[in-house]
Amino acid sequence: MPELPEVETVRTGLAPALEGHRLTKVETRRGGLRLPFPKAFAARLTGKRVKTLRRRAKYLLADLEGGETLVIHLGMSGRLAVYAEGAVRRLGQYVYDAAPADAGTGKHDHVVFETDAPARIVFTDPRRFGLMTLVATATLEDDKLFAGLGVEPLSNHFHADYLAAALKGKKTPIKSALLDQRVIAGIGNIYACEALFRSRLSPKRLAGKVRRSEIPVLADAIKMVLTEAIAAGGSSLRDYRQADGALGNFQHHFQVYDREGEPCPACGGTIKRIVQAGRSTFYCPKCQK
DNA sequence: ATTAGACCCTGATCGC
DNA sequence: TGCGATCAGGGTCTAA
Repeated sequence: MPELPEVETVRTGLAPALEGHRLTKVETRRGGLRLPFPKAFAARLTGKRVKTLRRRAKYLLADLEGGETLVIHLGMSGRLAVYAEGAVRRLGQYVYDAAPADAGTGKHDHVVFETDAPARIVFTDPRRFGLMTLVATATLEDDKLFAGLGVEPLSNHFHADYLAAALKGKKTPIKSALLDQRVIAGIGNIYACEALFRSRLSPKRLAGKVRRSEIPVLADAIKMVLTEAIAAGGSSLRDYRQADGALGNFQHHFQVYDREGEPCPACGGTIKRIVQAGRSTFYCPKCQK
């Protein structure tokens, strides 16, 4: 499902059921996802209180009492559904469904958490490109998963000077550079396409050839599109839903993504689909130069 | 050192 | 209706 805005949406939806709450039960099924579950995974989680739920790049991070952090990545098809019972069905600004009897028993339901909110959280991932693991909180940024990540695009560390330095000399297309998590952490295929469209930059331009004067425009477009998408609750392709079952609606604001053959909203040209580094790129050849 | 491509896996959709 | 090809919001490993 997820790029930065979708993961951020999941984070805010999950927080009321997790932050400050204790994991009373953890169940895993079918061995592992992209990586095997770590040793004694359920035992190391059970009974622990979640201090905070954070996001880094496309990872969710639940810092636990006792010095470990639960790391969750949703891959392409991962979802986290929250169910709450009785009076706590309303948690914070969210209203959750009660858990149906079969919640968490589906074919692709891989991990089920119970918390003392009380709530049940079900991790579902048909393609199993997601991952769930535990790392020491204190050294998390040194972990293999995080050591190479670039800056958070919505932080103050992301600005034109950073982007200019990160793109300098790169011979890969700018579209591919935006997808590179070592350059900027959290952008995926949708928002790379949308940010380039807003910047009127061709996805085929080599990253190192983007002019210095164009870089602030691109940096702003990235910040804007991500911020707007978060405000909209992310994008709902297929049946992706927020933790409380609501649908994000940023997909209605796509200007080029998944719109091959449709007219460009800016110039009336025809939106084209090409493949770069094995991923679809959507853009307007007439106005993105 | 960089960059392109294969690969991981399942499900939905499209053309025949 | 069935079947194969293609595509999907991601990341990692290998080989040029």
